Parts: sequence; structure tokens; C-alpha cells
Amino acid sequence: MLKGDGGRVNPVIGKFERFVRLSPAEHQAIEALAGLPTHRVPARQDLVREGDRPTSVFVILDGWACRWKSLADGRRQILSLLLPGDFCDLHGFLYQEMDHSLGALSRVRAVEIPRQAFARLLASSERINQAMWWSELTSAAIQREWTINLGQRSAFERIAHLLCETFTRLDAIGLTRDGSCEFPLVQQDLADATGLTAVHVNRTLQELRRRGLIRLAERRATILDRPALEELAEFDAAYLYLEVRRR
Amino acid sequence: MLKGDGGRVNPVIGKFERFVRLSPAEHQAIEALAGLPTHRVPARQDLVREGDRPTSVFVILDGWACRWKSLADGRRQILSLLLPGDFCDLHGFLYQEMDHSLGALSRVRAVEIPRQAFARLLASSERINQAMWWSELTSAAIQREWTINLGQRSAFERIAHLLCETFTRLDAIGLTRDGSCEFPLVQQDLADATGLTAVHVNRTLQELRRRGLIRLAERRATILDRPALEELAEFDAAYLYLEVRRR
DNA sequence: CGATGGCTTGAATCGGCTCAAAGCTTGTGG
DNA sequence: CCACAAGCTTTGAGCCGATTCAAGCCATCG
Repeated sequence: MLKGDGGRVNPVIGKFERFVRLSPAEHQAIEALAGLPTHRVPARQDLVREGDRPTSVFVILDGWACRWKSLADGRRQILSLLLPGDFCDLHGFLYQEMDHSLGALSRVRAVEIPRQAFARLLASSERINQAMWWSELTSAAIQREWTINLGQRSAFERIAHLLCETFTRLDAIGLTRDGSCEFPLVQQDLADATGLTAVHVNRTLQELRRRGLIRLAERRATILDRPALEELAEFDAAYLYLEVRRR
Repeated sequence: MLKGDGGRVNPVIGKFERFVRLSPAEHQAIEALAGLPTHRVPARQDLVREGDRPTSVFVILDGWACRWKSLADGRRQILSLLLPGDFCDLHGFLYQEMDHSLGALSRVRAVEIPRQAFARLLASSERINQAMWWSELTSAAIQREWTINLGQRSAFERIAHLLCETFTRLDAIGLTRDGSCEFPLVQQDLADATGLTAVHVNRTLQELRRRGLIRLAERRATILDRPALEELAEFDAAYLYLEVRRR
């Protein structure tokens, strides 16, 4: 548990401001989180394990993490991707025991907000409280979309959809450039996220590349033909609620 | 939009009291919801459609509903089951547009809580607010479990798991008797919930029956060998957080 | 009673899996 | 700077779980 350099919690502010306009005081309350202990977790290591008794809420400042859970015989499912600005586990706020694990996919920097401090933050401002609801409801919408992905879409569509969604989420927080973004998942991770095998993911990626839709190499992804990819995946960003403030 | 008979909102109270002990005033605030318009929706009809602009939150008083969404070519996914006491769509509370539909699986009775009234209820009591978070976080946990179901489990395990989960949820609200419960889903619904085809669901159910694990007929399900079914499904009720108050 | 919706069965097919081996990168230590 | 290990990616061949298509059955109901 290394104390970090107290980097700014910008991703959260940027995220919340997509939904509500924060007052200077609210702004400050969130910036203050940067004073809390910062963890640096190396890639492929867990932040929290299933069964742990959480006493705090984590916020990703930097890097990619995921929720995951596995079955007795080793089958593993990645349940969701956690990107900078994401709160991972309000669970810690109310529950006694984690029902899943949190793992780092790349090197991750995260702040740990103790239960009490988190409760105080929520209570301090109606707008922050609302923003937190909005954040959580959006996660729920993403989780539903994954449910459809796994339940109804073909291997092709699943991977295309995952790429569209992830790219769009990154884009919203300013982490893409020229249609390209970091992509720390290896093929086995993609397999665990899409309910396929790594071998089949490999063949599917080849086909996506052959069709000129994507480039995926050296931990980077590039969307070469976004309209075509989104059509293939039947991707509609509406469920991500990226432009809520425009009401 | 028929006005109902103002039946009691008991399922919500029972549910919340699994998590917090409500004061008489809080009790009353929730009972008061029964004064709101009650809808009676016939089986197989939608309460809310994707794209609708929600202005209220629904609570199921009676009967089974589901969230669902379909792809352009007609593939349909049931995203979750909504049972008595469940809030369907806090979405309506914050969002402009439904990203999925709400459908009745059996005859359903539901109250409609206008945005404002819902916000007032949340603001009126810290405990109710917490209970609502708990309710929402539990839904999220269920949705994650469905993600694993669809991503990693075989047809057999999927159906077994769905039965275990649903039975346990019903049990918690007193809607089972002697290992048996209502079960309004037809095989096509089971297929849409588990990401299988109706034909395969049929064959899988036969095998479950042949092994003496379940009975399923005339809109009723009976679990004949619960331990065996739970083991087969690798079902562990922990994620449903049924005994939170015992802290 | 015919129509309708749900359940069951069979046969052929296929998308994705398994197993196995080989090529490629990347990082590490000597 | 090389050598080797470890982890990732790629390829091939055979297989299997689940799908598709099609037909028949059974109950319910206007």
C-alpha cells in the first residue's frame, strides 16, 4: 500500500460535470479526495479479492481495471471494464463481503475512499449524490448491454461491440487520439470478457483486421472504419448517457 | 391506465426491512405509496417501451415482469426478472429516455411513483435512501451473475442457475410453498433469458426432469432436489444479500 | 371445433471449442 | 549483447453443444 503522489482526481470531475454543473465547493470536495491514500497496482494484480471485507470505495485515476469472477473449475468471466474516473464498488460502501474481485489490467493508480469519507461526500451535496446515482445507473446500463452481448450476439458482433463501447467510453474522458487508444487487454482477456475462447477471439480479430475495420497490436487499438464497425455491432451509444446535461 | 384498488405496498416494506429497521414514520411514508395510481397490466403486455420518456418509477406489487431489449433482426434478450417489491427503473428518476423495455410476464399490478414524489421519498429519510442504494446494488449484483451465466455456463447450468436464483428471491419475499412457486415463463422466455433457443431449453428441461431435479408444468416450478440443483448450477446465494441486517 | 399457442421430437448443420504444436515478442540475467 | 524463458499469438484438425428447420402433438378457448 504505497502512498502515491496525490495526483489530481480530474477524471471524476470531468465525469460528473458531464451530468451536473458542480459548484466551486463541490469541485473542491472532489479534488480533496486526492489527499487520500493513492495505490499503485502493477498490471495483472488484484486490488480486491472476492470474499474480502471492503471498508472503502476505490476510484480509478489512471489505467484499466476490471471486475471478474471465476467458477470452481477455473472458467473466468470479466464482468466489466473500469476506466479512469470509475468508482469501483460502492459495494464497499454498503456490503460486508465482496462477491467478485477487482483486478488491474494495466498499471493502475487508484484512490481509496474510506466508507465514512464516502458517506460524508454523498451527504455533503445533493448534486454529488445525484451524480453518483447517475454514475451507478450508467454502470447498470452497461452491464445490461453486456448481458445482450453475451446472450444474443455472435463472436464477431461481441468483439466489435466491446471495441465500440470501450472506445466511446475512453473518448468521453479524452483518452483517444486519432481514432486510436490504449488497449491493454490480451486475447485471453478479450475471451474472458466476451465468453469466447482465446483461439476463437484470435480468428475473429483476424477477420476484423482483414475487413479493414480495426488495428490491434502492441497494446493499442485503432478503429479504422468506425461507422462500419458500429453497424456490424449494432452499437448505439445512447445507453452510455454521454450528453445528459443537454436537457 | 386503470386506477387500482390501492392495495398495500407490503413487498417493499418487507424488502427494505431485510436491510434496515424502519421507523413508524418511514413505514408510513412507504405505505403512503399505495395511494398512488396503481396499474394493472395483463400478461405479455409492456409497461414501458424502449425510447419512452419516463416521468416516474414503477414498483411491482404483484406478478412478474422483466426488462428486455431486442436487436434489429428480432433476437430478444430478457435482461432481468422483476418480482414483487422490485423497483423498475430508477432510470425514470434520472434519465430522459428508456434504453430498454419493461414487459409483464404474468398479470402485473404496479404503482407508479412520479419523479418528484420519488425524490421526496429518498430525501425524507437517510435510511430509505440507504435502502434504495442497497436495493440497486443488489440488482447490480444479480446482473453480474447473469453475465457469468451467459458468458461461462453451459445450457444445463444456466437454466439450473436461473431456477435457483429465482426460487431464492421468491422465497425471500414469502412467495414459495413446499419447494414450489409460480413460474409464468414459457420455454421461449427461458430461452430469451438464458441466451439459448426454445428447442434447446426444451431438451435441457427434459434432462433436468429426468434427473429428478425439478418439476415444471402449468406455470408452476417445483425444486425437487435443491442441494443437487444448486451444486449443478454452482449457485451461492451470497450475492443476493438476503441477510444483511445481521451485521 | 377449428384456431392458436405452447411443447416435443428428429435430422442435418454449424459456430465455436479442444487439443496440440509452432512462431513471435518481450523481458531478464549473465 | 546474447540466450533463454515466459507469455502471447497464430495455425491446423477434429469434435461437440447448440442451432435450424420442419413437423406433429396437445391443451385451451372463443
